[in-house]
Amino acid sequence: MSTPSKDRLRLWLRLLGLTRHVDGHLRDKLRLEFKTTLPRFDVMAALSRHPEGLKMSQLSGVLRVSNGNVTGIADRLAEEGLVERVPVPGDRRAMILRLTPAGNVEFAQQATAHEGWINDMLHGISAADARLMAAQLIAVAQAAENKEEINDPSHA
Amino acid sequence: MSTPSKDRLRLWLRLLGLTRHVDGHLRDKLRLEFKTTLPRFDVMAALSRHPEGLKMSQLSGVLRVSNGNVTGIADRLAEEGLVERVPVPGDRRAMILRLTPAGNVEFAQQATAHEGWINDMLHGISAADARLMAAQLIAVAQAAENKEEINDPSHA
DNA sequence: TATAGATATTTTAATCTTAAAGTATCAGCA
DNA sequence: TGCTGATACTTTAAGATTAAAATATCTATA
Repeated sequence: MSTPSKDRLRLWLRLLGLTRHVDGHLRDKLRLEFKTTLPRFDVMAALSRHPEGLKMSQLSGVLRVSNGNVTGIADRLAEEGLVERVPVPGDRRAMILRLTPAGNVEFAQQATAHEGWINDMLHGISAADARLMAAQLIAVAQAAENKEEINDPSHA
Repeated sequence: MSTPSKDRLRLWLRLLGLTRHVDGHLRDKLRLEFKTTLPRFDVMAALSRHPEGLKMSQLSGVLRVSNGNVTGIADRLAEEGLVERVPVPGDRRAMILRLTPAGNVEFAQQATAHEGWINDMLHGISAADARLMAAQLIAVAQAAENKEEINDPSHA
């Protein structure tokens, strides 16, 4: 049987299946080839896009994870000398987290490999199709977010 | 700049973004409306598709998670009387996990709500588009898996 | 039968994750 | 100055997750 609701459920299950598959593969690769994890990679990627560093709260904001979560990951990366906490002049509550030179070197290697793994896994999709699907997904995501605003006007 | 590799990377980031968004929403809903979690829901969903129950190892196989992972979730569900462990006649090592009658009732409600949440979130996609995108994603997933077999023939 | 290797599950140690509570600091105002 | 509420971060408790080690049982075979 096929109803619109079931069709959307099946789409979601496909989406989830593919994402988990790729995600799992990336985690394996990061562990085996760089002895690191996806959350650590995500933190370093965010810092890499902001060479001047990010406050802990900004970091948890862009990564969309909790504050406490970032604390632990930052602790472990700092222990290995890949990131460092810098005091914020004028606000003794805040700390800026930024990549160390060693962290920059390490992340550059990881990012290159990361792009390559994804290119390999998604090689069955042409560049044109990839752009098309990405555009479709943007539309889907926007529809989903609009729907939420209707249900929860607090975001306004 | 746009290279095939970057196009695929961007597609992956979109895919991941949408999936995390929907996934997070589902987790929130399960927690707020049913005081449960997605991993618990996943276990119950798998058992629901197999009314006679599944051995622990079969369950971790179906869900593609580790054995130890299922042990903990099953423990907590069993504590609440939603699932039960049944000995396997003729093999004292193995245990079958199955939904209790209470678990069946509870899951039926969760599954209905779950389908509704997804239908709401993906309402911006027509049923026809949903079927089309699902078909596209199957092709993508197959391409990704074929790629892996080439790199790792052990799966043959 | 004894045992060696395979199989099914649980346990353990580490990381990730969140919500909620706790600590320190800041900013505005009486 | 001293208070109050907000802000920035860390800590805590609980669950999820994995790989690897530990247990228990089974199976085949010498």
